[in-house]
Order: sequence, then C-alpha cells, then structure tokens
Amino acid sequence: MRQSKLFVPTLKETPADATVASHVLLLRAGYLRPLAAGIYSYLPLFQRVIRKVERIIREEMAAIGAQEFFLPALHPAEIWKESGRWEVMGDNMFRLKDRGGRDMCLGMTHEEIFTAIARDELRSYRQLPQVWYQIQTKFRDEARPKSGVLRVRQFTMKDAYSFDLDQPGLDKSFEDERRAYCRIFERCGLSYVAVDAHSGAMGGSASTEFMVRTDAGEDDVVHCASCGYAANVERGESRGPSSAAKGGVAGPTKAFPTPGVKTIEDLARPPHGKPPEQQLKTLVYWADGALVIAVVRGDDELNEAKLQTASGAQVLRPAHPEEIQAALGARPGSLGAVGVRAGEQEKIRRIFVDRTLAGLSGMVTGANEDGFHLEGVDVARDLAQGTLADLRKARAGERCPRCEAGALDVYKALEVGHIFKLGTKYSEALGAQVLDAQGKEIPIVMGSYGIGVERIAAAAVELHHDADGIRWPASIAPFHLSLLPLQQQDAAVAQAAEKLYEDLGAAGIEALLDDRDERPGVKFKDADLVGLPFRIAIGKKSLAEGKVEWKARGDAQAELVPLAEIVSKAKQALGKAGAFSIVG
RNA sequence: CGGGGAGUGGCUCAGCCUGGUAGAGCACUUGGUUCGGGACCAAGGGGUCGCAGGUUCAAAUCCUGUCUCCCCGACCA
Repeated sequence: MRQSKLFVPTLKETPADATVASHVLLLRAGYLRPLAAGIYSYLPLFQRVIRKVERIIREEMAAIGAQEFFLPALHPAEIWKESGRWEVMGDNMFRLKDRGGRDMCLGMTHEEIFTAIARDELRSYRQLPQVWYQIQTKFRDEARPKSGVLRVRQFTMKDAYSFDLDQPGLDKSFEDERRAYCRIFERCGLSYVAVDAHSGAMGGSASTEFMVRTDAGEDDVVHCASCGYAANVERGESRGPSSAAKGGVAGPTKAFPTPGVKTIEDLARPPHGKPPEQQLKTLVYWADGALVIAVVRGDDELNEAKLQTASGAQVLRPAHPEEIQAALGARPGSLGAVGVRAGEQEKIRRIFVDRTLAGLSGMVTGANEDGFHLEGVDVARDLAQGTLADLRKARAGERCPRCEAGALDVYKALEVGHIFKLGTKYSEALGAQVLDAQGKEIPIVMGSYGIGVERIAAAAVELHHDADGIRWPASIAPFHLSLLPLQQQDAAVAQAAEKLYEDLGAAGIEALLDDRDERPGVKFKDADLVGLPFRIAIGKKSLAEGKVEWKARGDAQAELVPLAEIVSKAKQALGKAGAFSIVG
C-alpha cells in the first residue's frame, strides 16, 4: 500500500480526553475516531488489525473443528424472555420497538439464538458434538464506557458455542476451546493468564477468564507466584486475613450507646475504640425480590460476586436505605444480624456470615437501633441462624489458598476472553433436546466461549508501545513494514523504493510505502507512531553504496543492508516474528 | 445513577473572574527557500464560542435550563 493513497490521519498532539495508552495512540496514529461515548469508527489501519486478529481466530477455530455462522444482531424480545434474560440483562441491553410495537433488542451475546437453532435442528445424539461460532458485532449499553476501545457499547466478539451429549463431552469441548484461546493470545503477542472466574449473568458451573496484566484493565486478579494459582478477585480465595481477628472478652452481649457513629472508622475511634478487626460489618442486599444479610469482618470488604454465588441470586443489588429501615428498624451504621430471624416468612430471607468469622467471640456489631451497638457478640452463639460462606474479598499479601508457601499478589488486568461451561441452563430454558442412544430425550450440554476482538488489539497496544508510538506484534500489525524513501524527489531513491516495494510484495510482504513528499523527520515520526514491526529506510547516501537501512521498531540502531539482500532479510525477520499465518 | 471536570476554527488551548464586533500554536491553501528525526519566510481560507431561553444599549463572558464528552465511584458475560 502507498501511504499517499491510504487514509492515516495522524495527530501531533495528544487528544485531550484520552488517558490510557491504547486510546491515545490509536487516535494519534490514525486508527480510530470517536462517534459517541463508547462507539468508534475504525479507520483503514485499524480495520486491517482487526482483520488480522480475526484471521488468527478463524484459523484456530478451524483447527478445533468449529464452524462459522453469521447470526442477526437484531433480536425479537421473545427469545430473550424464554431464557429469562430479557429481565436479567436490565439496562445493559439496548432495546427498541419495531413499527408494529413489538419489543426488540440488539444482541449482547448469542446463547439464545444459537440454542434456538440447536433446538430447531438437532434431533439425535448422532449429530453431536457441534461447535458453532461467529464473529459479530455486539451491543451493550454500558453504564460507563471508558478507556477508548477497552470498554465500549459496540464491539466485535468471536463467540463460540459447543453442543454435547454429556458432561465428558462438554469437558472435551471446553478443553479444546481453552487450548485454542491460548494459541490465539500467544499468536497475537499477548502475555496473559487464565484465571478462575465468576460466571455472573451467564450462569453455568465453571468459567475461565483470559486476562492481560495491564493497569488499563478493570478487573483485579489474585495471583500466587509460587504455585500459579490465579483467579479473578470476584472468585479469588485466600487463607484469610493476615492480621488475626481481635476477639474481645467472651460473655453476654450487651448494648451500648454510640450516638453519631455511622462507620467502622467512627467506632474505632475514641471514645469507643473498637478496632475494625473486632467489628462485624453488616450489609443488606436485595436478591431476586428478597432481602439477605451479609456479615464480614469490619476491616474486610464484601465481595458481591461471592454473595451472589452463596445466595444463588440472579439479580443482586445493595438494598435501599428505606428497605433496610423497614426490615431491621435501623439505618445503615447501626445494623447487625444478632437476633434477626431469617426465613421465607421473615423480612430477611437469609443471613450469610463470612467463614473467617467462625468461632470468634467478643465481637461488636450494630444493635438495629440507631445510635446503639452490641458488644460481646459470639458468632457461634449469636449468629447461629446464619450460613457460613466465603464472602470476603481476598487481599494482597494474604496466604495462597492452594499452596502452603505463597503469598497472594493482586493486580489490574484486562479481560480478553471468557469461556463458560453452561451445562443445560439454556438448552432446558429453550427446550433444546436430542434423543440419546437409548431413545430418551435429554437436554443438550452446552459451553460458551467469547473473545473480544478489539480488546485483543488494544491490549497489544497497552503491552507494546513506547514514547514514540505503537510497537505492534508482527502477527497483527496492519502492515509488515514501513518503506521510507527519505528523499522522494531524488529519482534514484524513488525508483529504488518502487522497485523494492514491488519485490517485497512479490515475496508476500506487506510494505507500507511512504511515497508522500514529506521531509525525512515527518516520515520517521509517523512510522514510529503507526508502529509497524520493521522499517526499511532508503537514503540517497547509502543508496549510492547500494545499501538501505533496516531496523526493527524497538531497536535503537539501524543496520545497513545491501539492497540485494534486503528482501530475504525481511522475509526471514518477519517469519521469525510470526508475521505469516500458519496456513497462509 | 452519585461526585468532579470540560464544551471557543480540523487538533491543543488562551480569552470568561471585571460584558464592548473572537485569539495563539499546530494543521490546511498558494508562492518561495529548504530536505536524515514532526523546517523556515510571506500571503491566505476557515469559528452560529454545544444548544435553548433570560438579563442588558450590548453576552464567548452574567443567570436559568438542557445536551454532549472525559475522569472517579456504583454497575458490568
């Protein structure tokens, strides 16, 4: 491609409202332009990157026998109502009505649609397993789009679905997919970690997320360097707080006045002086229409995902102050679970107590009367109606739940892929069944596997860039190398560049020929910004000696290479860098 | 949804407090000189100051409302 014909609107200055590296650089280097919050136009360079990522994905999907579909983005409400997710998805779903007033939505994911096809078409166990996928635009009305293309409202996803007869079949499909994901991320130049994850609104029994470590990410990963244990903090466990709980003196519970005390910190200060480790934090949640209580230690944070798992709730949110007041008779700040009855007929459905609290006594908690707290609380005695569960958020420095030695590290990461063992949740909801070998009708066992295409590209930029611009992995760079005639007006230079451009093309190398009549400095700057993995510069001085300059994007020094050898050198370097497709 | 910030030429921003006919740098056009790390000189083109009301002789500037964007949080396969 000739740069004079390619639309690459580079920016000298950093756009004011971009903060993360990938956002800044993709805008500056002429890959992206915003249309609205979380909605971007992909300019020619970005489109090429996306195509390359998709190609790698297609190759790896083909390698595990997956078949590509293309499904509608516009869905009728009925199918989402069948699975129950018309409600579950809430405000995150873009909804609209057609001219006849029928409810429609834009697809956020495609379990329902693929499952409907399976239901309508799959009849026999002989047709299984099937692995179906598509690469489609997804729509999610994110509450807060941010960080350029990292969190958006319209994006491209590869989503695959497996249909198996039984659990062992699903296990195999899941493992195939997991390995394909590893190859995809490796080929795209991403270092990543596969972690245990929370399944959230997807449901299902197990899920693994693929995370790229970067401060631009929005998830926290709990990781043990000793044994490799890794989990999303939503799921992450630990052997408990590093500071021991400070139980007070055992004895009967006793109320004491605490006027004005609203927080754990208030109660820790004089005149009360109850350290957070000795306090019980009581939180009330609304879970599928009922209220539940979660109790964690005063210095711990409740992990909502864990509460969701423990309670089995589909929809979970903090209860409103009015709801809390009506149920417990006090406002947040003076809440406690002691003496609260739980059950189907009660105002509180269930009480969950973090398992690290088991056996503690002499604790302090709210008295369910504004301005009063209780001391001398014995968890086993006074919270016996509660269910012990892992509820607390694991923290850095705590001991690894899996190995004896390790201490946990917590870091920011970006989710680039997520694979789920769905089981029969969707096949049962939508009635997707087949006859097994005994002629019995059984629900299909499903898995679902997603990859964010733009996120792969953006993650690559987050991981590979410097002060001058992007440093694309060769496999997904929009072109293989920049070809820079430094003096476009010099006939010898221009001709040599043209000849080399043709030779490179004939060798299967994608060169971006900067044939613009620009000064060398401009070409160097733009080339660094755009970030192709290699650069060939043709200057008149070295050309007179029959040489051109070769440089990898990250190298400090260029190397002079005889013109006759440059094509084979380029081919070799690109091959080594993984620029060429396996099947290509 | 809560908190904070910002909307002035394509981009980055000044002007607003203290109202008086809209500016700079970059980018763009033309001519000239340049030509190995975002050149220089000269001459140009381009802006309903987000939008709608209001106050005033007069509003980018003051007031009210509203929209949009960004950041933090809540939320989120």
